[in-house]
Amino acid sequence: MAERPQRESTYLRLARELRTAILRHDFPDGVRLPTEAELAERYEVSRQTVRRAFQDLVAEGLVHRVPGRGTFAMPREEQYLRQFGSVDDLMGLSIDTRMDVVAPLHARVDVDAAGRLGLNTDRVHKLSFLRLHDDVAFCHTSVWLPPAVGRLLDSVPELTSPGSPNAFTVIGLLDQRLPEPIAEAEQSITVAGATPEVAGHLGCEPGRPLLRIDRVYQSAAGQAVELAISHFLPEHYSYRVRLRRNGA
Amino acid sequence: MAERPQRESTYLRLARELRTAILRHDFPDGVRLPTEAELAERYEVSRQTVRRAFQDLVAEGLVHRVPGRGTFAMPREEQYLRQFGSVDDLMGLSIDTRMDVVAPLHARVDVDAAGRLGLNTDRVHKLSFLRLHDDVAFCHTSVWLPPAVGRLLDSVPELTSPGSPNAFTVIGLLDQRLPEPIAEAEQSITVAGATPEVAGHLGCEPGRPLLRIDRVYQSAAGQAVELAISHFLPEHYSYRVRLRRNGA
DNA sequence: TGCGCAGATTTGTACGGCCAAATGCGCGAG
DNA sequence: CTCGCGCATTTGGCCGTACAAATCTGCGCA
Repeated sequence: MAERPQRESTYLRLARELRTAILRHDFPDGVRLPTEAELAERYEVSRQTVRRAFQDLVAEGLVHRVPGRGTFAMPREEQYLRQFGSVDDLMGLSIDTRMDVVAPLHARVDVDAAGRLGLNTDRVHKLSFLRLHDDVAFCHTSVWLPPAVGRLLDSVPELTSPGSPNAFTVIGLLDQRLPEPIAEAEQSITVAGATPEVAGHLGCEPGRPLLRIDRVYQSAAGQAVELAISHFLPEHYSYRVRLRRNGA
Repeated sequence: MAERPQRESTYLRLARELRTAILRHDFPDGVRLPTEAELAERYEVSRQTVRRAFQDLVAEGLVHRVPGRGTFAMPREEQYLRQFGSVDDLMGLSIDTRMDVVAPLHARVDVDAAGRLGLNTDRVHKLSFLRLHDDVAFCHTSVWLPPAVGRLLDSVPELTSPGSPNAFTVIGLLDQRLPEPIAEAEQSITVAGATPEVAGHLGCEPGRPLLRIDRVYQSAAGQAVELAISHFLPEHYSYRVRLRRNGA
């Protein structure tokens, strides 16, 4: 039933290795990355394969290429773009935040969340946590999972009891444990008043307007695997993205 | 001084023609686009060139490819993604909106706007308009331009007097008239209270929380050419994006 | 010294070919 | 009639080559 991931193609592997090197900050500002020819020889692949990998990294906004000069990592502060999981992942990477579980993983009945996940039951698993920066809470997130997905996280002690470190994200854990990788997310951004629960955790009055980001993550098969609703204090966070021109 | 665009590469031309055909809705839901082989023969190019064009369209979220089956246009409601100018352009395409100029193009002194445009003067050109759906205003937008850019729009009667049709967008006009095309935009989304001016146009109380989207458009040379600040009534609009997975 | 041109380096575009993987269809066996 | 195998179609991946365009370096000449 659960298909293992078949062999990763060469250019995806190359892109992955370069990506981690860049995120590890192996190539500081003015430093040129290895040239296409160098990488082709080192990895024993054709130059076209190297180019294909770089195409992805350019599309992700991680590198910047100049004809005649070379390839350069984008400066740290310009990397917040087009990345999958920008709210969850990039914030953890670029800003010093902590994540505290305030409502551990538990089963419950929630017709609305179940509907948005496309389930035919009304039972879901739920989990809430806070993000803090300098010990100030600025984001409250609740996550709903289909029961089958929630059970994959039962064995993670940090999610089933309050107070956890920041070493991982829910979506990162799911990506490892699901039979299929997570392929897409649909996101909507709007304004919403703080519910009493959220207000209590963020330390603001109920009804206080917050930036609300909803996300539904989907597997490659189109199955919804996670619904996440985050509320941000707008003084402490704004959603930023860089858009690039495609064609004419 | 003003360089004309040199020859457009083959794959960009192919991508552009396919893009307009898709946006013209030439390929309804289940209809397959021409295959790589067909396009290669029809345009007398190699199959790799066709593939390169499709890569861009996939990255833009306009098409969807399935091994063994073919290439299909994304359904209309899924096309709101990754597109440059999603706020301005896509809204006009997908929803039936009207645009009314409420403050025609005029010169003024604005240190803050000039600073965000990276100018060394404090003089800018400004313009404001409303977006309406079923005669209900739901978005107020103010646009600031460097003086040299603003002068390019002096000759557009619809922008220099109140009450205009919806046939174009500011960014579309600039793209035609600037010596260089617009290459990038940086966008930030947050929550802001309605100023008295905005509240008056949107018919709400001042201080009412709104969804605020700021955009700075930049030319290929890195010059900022437009600053746009939009305020939306959150009941009538939410910002939606679809994020796709790049690599692992 | 200072200027400019020739060549080397590096990325961009385009071609051709080859095989793999996924899908859909039809035909034949049972 | 139904199931399943095999073939045709279509996209995915990879290679090798060739030339163009942009940038940088260094040499030679005035």
